[in-house]
Amino acid sequence: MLRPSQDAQPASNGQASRSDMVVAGLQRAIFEHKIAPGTKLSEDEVGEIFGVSRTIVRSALQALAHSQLVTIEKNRGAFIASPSPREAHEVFEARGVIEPRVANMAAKRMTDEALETLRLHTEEEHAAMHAGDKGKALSLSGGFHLKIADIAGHDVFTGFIHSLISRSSLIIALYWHRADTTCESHSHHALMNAFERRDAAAAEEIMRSHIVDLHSGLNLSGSNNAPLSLADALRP
Amino acid sequence: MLRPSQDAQPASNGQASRSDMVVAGLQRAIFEHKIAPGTKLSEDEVGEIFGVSRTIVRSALQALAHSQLVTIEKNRGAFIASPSPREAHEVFEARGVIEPRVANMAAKRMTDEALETLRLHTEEEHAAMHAGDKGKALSLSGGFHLKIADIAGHDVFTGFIHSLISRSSLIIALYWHRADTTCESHSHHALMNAFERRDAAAAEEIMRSHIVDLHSGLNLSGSNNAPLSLADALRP
DNA sequence: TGCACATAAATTGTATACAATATCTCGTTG
DNA sequence: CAACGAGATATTGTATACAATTTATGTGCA
Repeated sequence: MLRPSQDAQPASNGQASRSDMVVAGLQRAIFEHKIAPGTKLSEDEVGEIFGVSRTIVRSALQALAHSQLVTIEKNRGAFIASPSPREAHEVFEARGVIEPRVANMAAKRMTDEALETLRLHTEEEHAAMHAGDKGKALSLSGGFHLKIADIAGHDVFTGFIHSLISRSSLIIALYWHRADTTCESHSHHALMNAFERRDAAAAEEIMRSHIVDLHSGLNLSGSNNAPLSLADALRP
Repeated sequence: MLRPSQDAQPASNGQASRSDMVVAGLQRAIFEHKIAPGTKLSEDEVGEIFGVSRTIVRSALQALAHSQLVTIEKNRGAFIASPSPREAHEVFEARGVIEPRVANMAAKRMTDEALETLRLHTEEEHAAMHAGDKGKALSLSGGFHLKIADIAGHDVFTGFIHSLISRSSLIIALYWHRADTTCESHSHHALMNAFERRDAAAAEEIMRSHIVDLHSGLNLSGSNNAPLSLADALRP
């Protein structure tokens, strides 16, 4: 757990700094549910794992805090964030507003090349699910949404979606309460269909219902705000 | 220019760190157009102004970079960001999608207390404009939108709006090309009217047209991407 | 003069040392 | 035996020193 990822995505500038590597590594662990919400991220520990000094780790943790993936408590340290049910609700509500519109844009700008990329992605997703690698499947599922945003080419919305999907990963780890993930695959295929036909309106509507569906797969009933710090409290 | 602000807004935790002070100070300067896009922010210089070490400044600059207010170029330093015309367009497009919906929410949750806060805010705005303090007026105008987001109580959207309005400040500094700012005041008054009546649909529609109006007040024609680095180039 | 290159100065990137704070340990006390 | 508190330990906050890189300066040559 917590191995540095080889394919750390470089910064937008193309010049990946050392802290970006740490950010990417931690993100990957979070996306694949290798690391649970509430987990403490000791600066020394993380630094040793990635072979960097605390300066770098600190920078990485601050970056992750800004994208709401970790929480930093003054003089206490950094923890993997554990979104409240309310926050979870808001994140999916926001996704429901933004992503359908972006799907619409993507359909309008869709190229054969982009379509092929998406198709390969869905196959990889399918393979991971069949192989039983649930973490990877989940991570790839989020990646599908990200790729769509990239195709839409709207950097501002894409940035928001990146943030929302990252947070979704934590939310799903905490609140997902549905056995089958086949609907996921089904929705993505339906989206592909709309994209192939360049049917923007259909893509928008499918995305909307897809996200409503995901939202409904969460169990946000209990005041699960406490359980996290509780789980954290009874660990040692 | 670049004085530390007394009322540095604390972090969401309530525990404001030293770097938050620097962030707040720089933000204020940016919001009030005291500091131009493209300006270099030397770590030593900023550190001396705020009386903190480079460690703190560095943290602040990274935070500002994450919210797109400054750009960090590796081994070259930090600069006040200068959004491209395309980015400017996208920011206002995003505002046009998100803010009307949030205005709707705010209208539904509006309390008499919140309404009074907004009213006082518009008066302050009015006063600043009459006093000729254009920077402060502009800053307050953005603050009005932020207050509405806060009232709506949707933290995720509020976060996005914070980011968008911050960036709008830079965009306006670069591309605003309209003499009268009276429309601003007029739109805000119309919004207040809708809020007083708790008319969510009206608030949403007024906000939408208000943002379209702001968007249309920008001159994004030229490929003004270069002019900034150009202006920067001929400064020293 | 204008250009190319080497050297010097300034600035950022990183690691480390020290200070401040929180957490843990363990003996005392009611 | 539980609750409390003092001291020890560990962890984070900050400043500073050094390394790496960029930028400025100046010298020689065509």
